[in-house]
Amino acid sequence: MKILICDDEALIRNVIKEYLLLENYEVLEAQNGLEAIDIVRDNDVDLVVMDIMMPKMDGYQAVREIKKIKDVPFIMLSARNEEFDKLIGFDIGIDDYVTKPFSPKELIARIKAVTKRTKGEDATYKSETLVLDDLAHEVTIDGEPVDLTPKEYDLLKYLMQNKNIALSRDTILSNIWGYDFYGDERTVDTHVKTLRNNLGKYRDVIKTVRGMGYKFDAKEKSK
Amino acid sequence: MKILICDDEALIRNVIKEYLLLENYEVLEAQNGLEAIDIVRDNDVDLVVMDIMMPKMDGYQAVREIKKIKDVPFIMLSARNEEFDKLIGFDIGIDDYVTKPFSPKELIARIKAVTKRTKGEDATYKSETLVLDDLAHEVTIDGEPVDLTPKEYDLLKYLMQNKNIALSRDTILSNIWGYDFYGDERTVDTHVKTLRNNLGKYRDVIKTVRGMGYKFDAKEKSK
DNA sequence: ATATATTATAACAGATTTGTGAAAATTAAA
DNA sequence: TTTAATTTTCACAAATCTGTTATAATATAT
Repeated sequence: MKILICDDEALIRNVIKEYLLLENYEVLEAQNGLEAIDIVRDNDVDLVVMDIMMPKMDGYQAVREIKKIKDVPFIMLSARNEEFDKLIGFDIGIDDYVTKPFSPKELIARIKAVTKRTKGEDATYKSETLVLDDLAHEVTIDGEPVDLTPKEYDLLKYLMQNKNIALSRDTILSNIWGYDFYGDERTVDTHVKTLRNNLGKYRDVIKTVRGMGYKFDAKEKSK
Repeated sequence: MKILICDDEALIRNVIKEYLLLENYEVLEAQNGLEAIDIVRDNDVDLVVMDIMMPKMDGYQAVREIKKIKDVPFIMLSARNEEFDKLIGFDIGIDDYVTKPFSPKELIARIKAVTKRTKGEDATYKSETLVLDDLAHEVTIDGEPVDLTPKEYDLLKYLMQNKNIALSRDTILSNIWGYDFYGDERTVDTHVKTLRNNLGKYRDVIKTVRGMGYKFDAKEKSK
């Protein structure tokens, strides 16, 4: 279980880190929002503990950016003053918050609560799903319709029909564009790009197979 | 859907309130058990979130009193210590409990679960009042008849018979105009246009599926 | 580490699709 | 027959989508 701690104060990071290590969590650290984004992108982070007041990019902005990349739970750290009210009004998925000064024990308790909840156990609420309803000609993520162009839709459908099978650009082109398409192979790349962007947190289901092409990865989690 | 939050800490009340408002619940607040009793007496409260440790009258007592007045579901808040054990033994109708520290998201999830359970599914649906009575051969919106031409009527009927299914212009033409219609496909567009205009506030139930055709969208919500 | 191959992204002109109004054609009614 | 209502076609504008190019980022091999 990997926890990312994002705070500009090394002292705070260290305290939290020590407690987490005692509980057998793996710990990653970031000094600011930008670093946090990179770390989330490159690692399978299970939860982020994030300070609000930080240089370069504040916590709110960082959460927004990270949510675009991955659906990972957040616990926010904030001072007990006006920051707090702002936090409340901040409607994107924050799982919990802790106001400074906080006791390490309390923070750990909350981290445990959140990880337990998101990791299944009593996961009666969230059903995370990417669904392509071909009859309705509609793609939904967690029930919310996703706006895809016709080509994006066709591409996703074709990739999903061939789950876990690596498909060359050539194969993709002849199946979706037709055998008589004589355009650039890079065209596929562009559509993969736009499709990924529209899939939001599911952007990673389309894996690049270097030297080969692309595939829809039905397995959850990886790396 | 009205939720009463009963807790002596304004901070906690505010946090819960903000999250609930985001989910379109109505929120009432009480600072202690006595206030809660009055509020339940005077309002159509659908659920009570109640802290156990409170001045004047504790949560247990308040639940007992309120149960005498009205059978309303409860979710209790309690600290993770000995209070918790007491709660377990407390057998009058408590629907759920959440131990502090709790994450707002978790509490909301439980509130949703309880309200869904007690109210049944349809509570959130608004009454769909677009009706096509095929026997009467009449379409009404909120009981008021809508004036449709024969083709418009046929088109609407066909789309409604195929709710949530994307239909190509070609399919529509051969089903309504007949397989032997050799006219312009765009004829469909024109009839969709006039039909939409006649459907007034329901014009959006007919969705354009770009590159494909049209569909009748039975789902609520759209933004 | 550097060079090379491969993939990702942004930008944009051109192509396609759809919405719409209006005219023409057809059908039904008076 | 004349008139009105309905249906169909058409054309243009607006909206949206597509493929290409150029450039950046990344992975792999030397």
